Amino acid sequence: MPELPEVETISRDLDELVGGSRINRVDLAHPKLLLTPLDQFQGCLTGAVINKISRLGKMVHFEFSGGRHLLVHLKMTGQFGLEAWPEENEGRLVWPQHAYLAFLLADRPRNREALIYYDIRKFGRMRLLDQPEFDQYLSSGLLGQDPFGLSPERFHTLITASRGRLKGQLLDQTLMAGLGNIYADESLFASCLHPARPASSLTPAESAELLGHIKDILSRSIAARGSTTSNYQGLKGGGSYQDQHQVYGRSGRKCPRCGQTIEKTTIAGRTTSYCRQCQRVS
DNA sequence: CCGGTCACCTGAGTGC
DNA sequence: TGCACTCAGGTGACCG
Repeated sequence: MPELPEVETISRDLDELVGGSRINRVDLAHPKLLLTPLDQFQGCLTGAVINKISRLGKMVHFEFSGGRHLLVHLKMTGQFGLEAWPEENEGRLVWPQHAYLAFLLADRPRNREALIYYDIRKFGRMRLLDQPEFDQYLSSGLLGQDPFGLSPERFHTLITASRGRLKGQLLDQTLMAGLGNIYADESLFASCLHPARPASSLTPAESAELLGHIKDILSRSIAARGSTTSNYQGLKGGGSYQDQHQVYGRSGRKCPRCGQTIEKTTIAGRTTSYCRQCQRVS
């Protein structure tokens, strides 16, 4: 579930809690989690210092000493926790349920403290890159621009360049990185734009208003520490932005703007909630 | 270049 | 109580 505000919250909490820590040991319980060979992963990170943790699109970005970069995509159910290193039984780690990776942290106030990655559905993936690989990834165009760094003019150029529907374009991470289903629906509702409208039909004024709402909604959600849904839980508990959702997860209820019943349909392959009255096609 | 569908996984919720 | 079923959202692969 984590989209931009949730990943931003997680990254900020992680940076505050474990930034500057040295990793003494790395253990893994789920090989598919890594897109980097395990021996290379352990070799590079054992003894490394976590210099900084930040957000890159929907990914958590760890910067380590030695110019290593770890990109973690939480997908639906990935989570981090700061907990005791797993118990050992006859030389084998006894992993907590859904725990798949552990970094043992050095020089912590509490002994044997670990940063643990959990993932109920095991969709999450992480990849370790060296500096040239990281630079190459940034310039590859695979990762779209961050909404907060986007000008209205640039956004208009990007969003009108393809023939897809608005909703699909907002979810395209190579165009702009960070929006998921929740904030795409919320942004389109705030802008009174129909999710199935051809993206190429937006006027510059409509693009500017949409980008403004995107930034505003993301900012307010970050301030609320994100939206708590069935799966997402931050390191310090869930956020509260779900209380401010206008259409997402509210199908069958009344539109807060006009009173019409909010509809649920599928657009660009995704569940979409919108108000037929407020969000016109043209 | 598109959209549609499925696969990846598991837990929660629903209806019988 | 249990069982079958659907749903959830992020993304990549595949097909038409």
